[in-house]
Amino acid sequence: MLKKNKSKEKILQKALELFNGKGFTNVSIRLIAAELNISHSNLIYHYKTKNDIATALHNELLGKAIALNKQAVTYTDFIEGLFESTKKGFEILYEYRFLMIDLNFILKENEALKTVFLEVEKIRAKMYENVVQNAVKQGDLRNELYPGEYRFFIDHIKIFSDSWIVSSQIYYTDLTKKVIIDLYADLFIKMWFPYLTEKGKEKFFRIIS
Amino acid sequence: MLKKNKSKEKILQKALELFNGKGFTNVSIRLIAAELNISHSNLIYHYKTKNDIATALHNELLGKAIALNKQAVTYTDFIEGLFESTKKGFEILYEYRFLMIDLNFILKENEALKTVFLEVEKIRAKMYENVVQNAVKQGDLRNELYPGEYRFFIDHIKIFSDSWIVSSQIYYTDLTKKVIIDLYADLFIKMWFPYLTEKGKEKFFRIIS
DNA sequence: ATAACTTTAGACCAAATGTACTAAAAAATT
DNA sequence: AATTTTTTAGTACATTTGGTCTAAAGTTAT
Repeated sequence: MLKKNKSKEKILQKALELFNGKGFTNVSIRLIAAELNISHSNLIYHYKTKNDIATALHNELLGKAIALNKQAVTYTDFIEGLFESTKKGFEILYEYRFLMIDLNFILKENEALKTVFLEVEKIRAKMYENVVQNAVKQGDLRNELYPGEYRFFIDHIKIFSDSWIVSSQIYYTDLTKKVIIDLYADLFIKMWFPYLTEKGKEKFFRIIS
Repeated sequence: MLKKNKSKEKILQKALELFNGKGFTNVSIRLIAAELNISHSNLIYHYKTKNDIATALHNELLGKAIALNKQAVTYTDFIEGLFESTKKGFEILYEYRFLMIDLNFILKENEALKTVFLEVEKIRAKMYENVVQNAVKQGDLRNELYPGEYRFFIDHIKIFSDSWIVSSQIYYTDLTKKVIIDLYADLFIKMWFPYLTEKGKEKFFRIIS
């Protein structure tokens, strides 16, 4: 018999693997148990429902995202920080991609997780606002050309952040993890380009090449 | 007993209503039949599987989208055309929103529909390429600032087009159809702004106000 | 009106799933 | 060593779902 924590960890690990591979809706408690060679009633003992597993995995993701954020503050240069933290953030998200792929479905029947998710979104938006403000001050991003321009831009990038994984699942089923992340991180960064100042654009081209 | 075509139409109509309201995965053949007060075996007689219904509804959507496209060609002014056709396009898509909300899931188990979908995507990309080229020629969009800039921009707007409905489902469950469409059509149009020339921006502000 | 067809309902089956209950095995505590 | 708590497997049940088969009812064509 495994120790309590080891069991729970193993369950989460296998569930994550199956959710990512087969989609959240196509994985039953019984399947996860079978893959672990334990009885399904045993699994239920640890996690009452599939939603509890999803919530636990979301907490894992959250922990990693927060850790990354703390680290990201240390970047002094905006453009450099954008490149680095985008890629790392995308990697973490991809590890838990089932959450984004089946986001709608999961949130619909998991009110608690939905509340957390919306809270995180607010924080994320605030964070982007700060990044933009600082970049404008530092002269890497230009000023707004009409009121609220950056508010709309942040909406754009939030939508992109929420959906690039789904997009990759539809259009690039056969590509490897690394290629997909590089592709979409690159695409994400290029959303910022038209808002850069001349100085910002110079830096941008220097890093690209 | 209803005439053949009437029956099929009624089934599609009710299925669309249920798919949009409860999500594709949460609606069974039996539920659709029950809501229509017919036996499920009768429904199966008309449509063998749920996927067949999804395919039929996708065909409906496709028909309407093609009709809109033909109409859209008549706009002489780029900015005006952008505003008009975006809104109309978004309205059509919203009518069949379950297709976008559960896109991943549906395409995963409907190979035929996936093929069609990817074909349509290619056409859509070509269409956007033409729109951009013409707008550049007419002096409403600026030239590329680096090679492939508009290719990436088209990727951006494709991702947005595929995912704004999912986004609306998560963030704005309580808003009405009209408000949601206005909100996201506006957001979509604002993605184009930074690529406009001075002349284009002037037109943009004139229409906005 | 009769025959051929289309459409419909009902009964039945098998598989999958969530859930509850019980008892045994293992681990921890005293 | 004995007791208590935690973990585990097994069984059984109800529900949902997709699917098949059959026979009846309705429609159309001859």
